[in-house]
Amino acid sequence: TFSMNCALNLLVRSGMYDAAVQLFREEGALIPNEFTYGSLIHGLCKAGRLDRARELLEEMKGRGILPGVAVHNGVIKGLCKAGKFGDALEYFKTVAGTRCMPDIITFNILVDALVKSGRVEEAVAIFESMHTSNQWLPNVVTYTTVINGLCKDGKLDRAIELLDLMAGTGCCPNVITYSVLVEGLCKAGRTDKGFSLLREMTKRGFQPDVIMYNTLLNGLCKGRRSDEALELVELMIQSGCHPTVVTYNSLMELFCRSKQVDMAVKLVQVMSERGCPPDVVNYNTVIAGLCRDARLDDARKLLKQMIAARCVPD
RNA sequence: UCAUCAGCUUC
Repeated sequence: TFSMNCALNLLVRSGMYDAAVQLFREEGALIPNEFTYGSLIHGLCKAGRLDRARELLEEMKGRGILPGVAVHNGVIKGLCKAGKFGDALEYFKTVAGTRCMPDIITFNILVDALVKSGRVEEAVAIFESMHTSNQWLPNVVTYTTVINGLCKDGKLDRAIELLDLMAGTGCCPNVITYSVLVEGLCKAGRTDKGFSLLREMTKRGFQPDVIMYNTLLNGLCKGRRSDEALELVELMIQSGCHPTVVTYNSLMELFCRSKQVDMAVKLVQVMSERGCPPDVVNYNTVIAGLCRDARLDDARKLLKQMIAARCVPD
């Protein structure tokens, strides 16, 4: 059963949800447990197959396996992702009525769902009410989620305040917290303030990761600050972070927008040579750049190249 | 020892 669960997790993690369910169905000899169903329900929810997830939920109950809070959280997350926040709340209430108590993750999922649907003040309200409870004190994920919401809502100063407030709660910001805030600053055109946050973070002993670098790089690229952008890429490589498709895409966007589309075209080749094959977004960026410059033949050429490289256009 | 929560790029 343990091995089957591991296999199912692998399939689910690589997006092969149908294969996971199939493997489960064909395996009659092993007794599924709560983890087995948990993985499958999680996978189905991620794939948007909520109906099938509900069926499995009933099936596990029918076999006498009680779904724990992790399984319920998976369902709630799935409902939220499908935009059915009302259903998620209702489900949440029915769960709360049983012996199975919601946990901090349940609340984090709901707060994030509110943020993602633009209902930031409601998210903040839940977040504040969590402070007055003893069992669901906000953790670093909660703080990061709310900071993200405030940034997306254009309330940067409140976001920064919240970061400062964390220090006093014994709940330390991590690299994700910082990069959320750095992204907010960059998007608001305050990339330099983003860099000072990076320094603050480094001082506190955290190493920036690829996403942090990509976030700052994108800020520089959007501001057409080519020299600093290229310097930053140097720095990230020196500190052991390998550029990703996202890194290259920010650079491509920069080149496309600063009359150097040929450089962007060249990057398609460069990145492959460096062991990072371009994805559909990279091709889209450069094709769009060529089209903007009315170089339709080159765009067509690149599209062909993309298909030859087995990258599916969207 | 296995399942559930937050961050980056084009449109």
